[in-house]
Amino acid sequence: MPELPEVETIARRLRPDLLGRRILHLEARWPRSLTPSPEAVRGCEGRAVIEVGRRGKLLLLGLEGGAWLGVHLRMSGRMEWAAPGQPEPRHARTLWHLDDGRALVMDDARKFGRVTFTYDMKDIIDNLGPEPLSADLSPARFAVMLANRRRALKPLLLDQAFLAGLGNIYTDEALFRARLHPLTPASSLSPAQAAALLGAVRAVLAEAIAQCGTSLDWIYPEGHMQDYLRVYGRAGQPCPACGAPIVRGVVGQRGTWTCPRCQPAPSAPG
DNA sequence: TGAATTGTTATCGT
DNA sequence: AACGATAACAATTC
Repeated sequence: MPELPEVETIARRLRPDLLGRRILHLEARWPRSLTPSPEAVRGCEGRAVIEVGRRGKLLLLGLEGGAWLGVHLRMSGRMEWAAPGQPEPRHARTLWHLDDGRALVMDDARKFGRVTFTYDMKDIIDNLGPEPLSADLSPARFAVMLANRRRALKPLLLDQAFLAGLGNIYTDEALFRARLHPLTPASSLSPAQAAALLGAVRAVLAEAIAQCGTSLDWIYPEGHMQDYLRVYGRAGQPCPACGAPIVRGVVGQRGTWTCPRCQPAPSAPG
């Protein structure tokens, strides 16, 4: 559920509380989530947090001594706090007990979340594509990336090795804003269309970050972007651009929302 | 009750 | 190698 804007919001909220705090003890209640092993992740014990960041959908905690914790929340993970005398989060899987008496908690109902400890950040982010909001990713470079791929745009944008951070919600929203059908072959885009798609990706991510993310259910309750989504989850409602009813389909086994008038299907499939 | 859902990885087939 | 399809992971909601 958490995509780039939600993880960015989480990182920003955690940063002031976490910077300078020392991890005294790791409590592993679902050891399977700890990689490369629960024993290895205990390497975070005794270290202070000196950096709180994000790469794609990964939350990154920089620790003393050149070590890193990477937290991937996957479907249902949340970052919470536990304090003495307070009710604990309901699905606490990993707890970092800190030197201020509180514990940072990864709460994860579905147990898909993953925590990685490493001294080499490449272990965490090596398979990730470029950061969509980074100036390193120029429209020209993005156009070349697309020109070399035959895949449909939607599964390609969802591929974290191609571009880091988009999930189902913001992929559909970006394609709508760029007026492109999800099944459009990537290599069929003109350089101008590629630049427009990158612009749409950036616009929707920037707006979502400004709104502190999208809150569709209990998993992530603190955002407002759900009030500004134009197609995702809006089957039957009028397209904000042309008024035609939004349609729900399936692309790459994922629920996919489009405006049939603004995003006409590509003529030659594949 | 069972299907859908959500992100990622592994695995098989083309 | 690129790509699609499918299962697995686990729980909750509808």
